[in-house]
Amino acid sequence: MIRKSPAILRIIDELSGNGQTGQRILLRNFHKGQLLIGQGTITTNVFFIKSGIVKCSFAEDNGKEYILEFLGEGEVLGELEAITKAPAMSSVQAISDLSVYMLDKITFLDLLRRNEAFNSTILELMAVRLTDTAVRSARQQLNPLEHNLTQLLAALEYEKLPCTKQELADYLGITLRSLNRLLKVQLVESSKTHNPPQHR
Amino acid sequence: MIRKSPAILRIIDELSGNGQTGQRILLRNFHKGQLLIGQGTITTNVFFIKSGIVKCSFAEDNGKEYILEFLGEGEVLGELEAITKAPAMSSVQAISDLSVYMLDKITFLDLLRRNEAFNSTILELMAVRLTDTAVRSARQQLNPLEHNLTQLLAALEYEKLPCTKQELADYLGITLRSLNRLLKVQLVESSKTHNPPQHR
DNA sequence: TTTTATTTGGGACATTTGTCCCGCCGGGCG
DNA sequence: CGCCCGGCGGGACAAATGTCCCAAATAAAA
Repeated sequence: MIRKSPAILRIIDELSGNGQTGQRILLRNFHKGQLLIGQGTITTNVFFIKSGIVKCSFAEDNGKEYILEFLGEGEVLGELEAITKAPAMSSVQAISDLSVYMLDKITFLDLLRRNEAFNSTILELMAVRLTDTAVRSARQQLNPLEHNLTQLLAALEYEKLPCTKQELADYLGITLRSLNRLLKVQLVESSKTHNPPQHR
Repeated sequence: MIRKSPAILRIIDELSGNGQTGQRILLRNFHKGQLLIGQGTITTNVFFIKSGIVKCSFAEDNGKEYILEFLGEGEVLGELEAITKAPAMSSVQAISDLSVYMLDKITFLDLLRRNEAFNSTILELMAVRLTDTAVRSARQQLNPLEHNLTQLLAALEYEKLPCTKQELADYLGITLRSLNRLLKVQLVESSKTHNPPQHR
């Protein structure tokens, strides 16, 4: 549920300590809550997460928002915008303290063109993202029930994921109210199965 | 709504009539209804649509299916599987008679590595797809109403798109029954606005 | 420590969507 | 010609989800 990509982190780690390219890669910190990319704005940088977690979310005019993904170590931010040269499709916000490598679009595109390993790793990362995004989107439409299962899995990671219930709901594409209902059902179900009902 | 990519078609057109690479690019035809890629199977080829339309769909165990996209001229099929080396994430089926360029994964990956223009065009195509997929997914979750608007737009292209109502519904992630309801509302709304109610 | 927000949990009701089912059409075929 | 089958439209009811609202619990600020 939290996407990661150690392969790229290794490459960037190395590049950053490496001659002239390294000088174009800055290390920056953000603290929880800060916005790295604002939906609809023109971006100038590409980021690689060294540590921490961000949420990547899409807001509609009506105030509602949908969380596309949670990204962790090694993940890239702003590549799409660098490649397509379009304004940012979504917002990216730190949900924990964050340490990132930052470079400008030009440098990123240059690396993409000149560094074969970098190119193929990014390509693979995008392929995986595309697959996951599509599958998630499909599942979300098709499974009215399996949500519950997903919930369980989510619950496991929930402890480690520093997000609010509201954010979880946004990720699942439902309202907070619905999430609460589902969670309650989960509880009842599991107590029926495992522990005989306790009085009190 | 029907994704296209003339830029790649140009490149492939050229490549196919071009020395040794050209020999590895076959021209094939499929007719309406034929399956090019089966979800869950290991693929061996990558396709480029020369003409015609396919639907790219994801099926869940429970029999339901979700249509990820409709692809037309110039679009690529099977790239994700070639890049990630995983089994096919979705099925691809011709919904009109089809003419495609076909090459094996190896050749595709080779082109990706050796041909810079090819590489950057595919990269861009994937970036656009990723953006569109994510945005669509988000919109589908966020807009209970705007479906209607989408419907209108869809209706415009509907004539040209050789698909059934059921397929349209699958694309929208709703049941056929719901689609009918929405369409009816559309009709009533528009007749209220434009034409005063006709008696009999 | 008191006060103020934020987060959380849930009742009551309205709306939307799905499920089941039936009837209508139009084309292919014995 | 009558039959069957796939696509289409829609009624009736059930289930899921959203909206509105309020109250307890926590966290943050004063």
